[in-house]
Amino acid sequence: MFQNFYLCKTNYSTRWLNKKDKKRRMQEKALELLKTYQLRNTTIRRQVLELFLEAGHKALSSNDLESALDNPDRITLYRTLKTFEQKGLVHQAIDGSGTTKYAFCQDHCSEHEHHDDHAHFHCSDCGKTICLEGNVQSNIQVPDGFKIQQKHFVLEGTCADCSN
Amino acid sequence: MFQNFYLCKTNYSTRWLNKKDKKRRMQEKALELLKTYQLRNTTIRRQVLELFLEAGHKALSSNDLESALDNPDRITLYRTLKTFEQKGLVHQAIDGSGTTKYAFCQDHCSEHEHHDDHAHFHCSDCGKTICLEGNVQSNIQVPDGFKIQQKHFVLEGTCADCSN
DNA sequence: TTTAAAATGCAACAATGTTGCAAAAATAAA
DNA sequence: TTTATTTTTGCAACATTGTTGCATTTTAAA
Repeated sequence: MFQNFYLCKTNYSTRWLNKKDKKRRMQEKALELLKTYQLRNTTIRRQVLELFLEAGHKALSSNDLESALDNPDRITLYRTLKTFEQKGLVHQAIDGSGTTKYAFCQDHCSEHEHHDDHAHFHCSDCGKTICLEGNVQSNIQVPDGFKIQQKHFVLEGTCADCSN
Repeated sequence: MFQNFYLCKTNYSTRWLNKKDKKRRMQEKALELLKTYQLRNTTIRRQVLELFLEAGHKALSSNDLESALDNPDRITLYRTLKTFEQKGLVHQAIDGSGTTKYAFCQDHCSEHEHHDDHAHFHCSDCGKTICLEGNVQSNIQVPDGFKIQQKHFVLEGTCADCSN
């Protein structure tokens, strides 16, 4: 009984430490990124960037960020996202949901070489969108004179959480 | 001089007849489709369907239809589009533009077998979206438990009109 | 510390889309 | 044809998402 309690406590404590550690690493990385991308270090930028780093492959909408933060200015949020996108910190995740979502540009996107031909999964149940890895080939022909700049591949269905 | 005038007139006349003919065929087809899909024959449905038939591979937004028609009710338009989509007359053309667009389901979509794995081209200049033919292959992996229902492939760039 | 540039917060607005409900229209039945 | 039933329409009201202009504040550099 005591043993159990003790184990449990240790467990929590460890998890809590890991979480705190992770948080600090995210904060450091966020600061580093802002400097690298020559963006001024402001509260909202740091917070938004941390949320993207935590989210990993998950794409976030302006609304997602708004709920995660403590009463941020909606307009500033939109502008922050646009700025991040222009600088190449995040990319739009097209998912057909009607609302714009962004995800952090992972390793395969270097500062100078951008892979914007992303594949995204969109859950039609909960609305979640995540970035996928892999390649897409196609024999799609576009009419004469058309120029392709970017390709998006959207897989729609239900995620693991919603499938059960 | 007279000759020219005469030729010109004939030309116009022929074009006008062809156009009128085409229009009539569209109207007939629209009526036929409404019957086939067991939809009540109303003015706005006929008009919208004709516009989709005329548009061919081009995807239309609610706003496009609103400008093409003579002061239609905006809400009815939205509902018409939803109904058409549910019945399988049109499909959403995902293009990342933020506004929902629909295109008529062409021959490769039969009533009972729907190919929703569409490829669409979106012009980032004029905003035009068209349906493309062809196949897409991918080695994209989704995490365990995820179920795919539909695939969308979006090519973004500039169309012939905007490239010059 | 002072200064110049950049970012924020607010108001006001625009576009897109949805819901509830009474009136009108379309089909089916008598 | 007329009546009855079911759908569809049109309107008001509202929700969400996103943008622009401008005064104020903050950041970073001199």
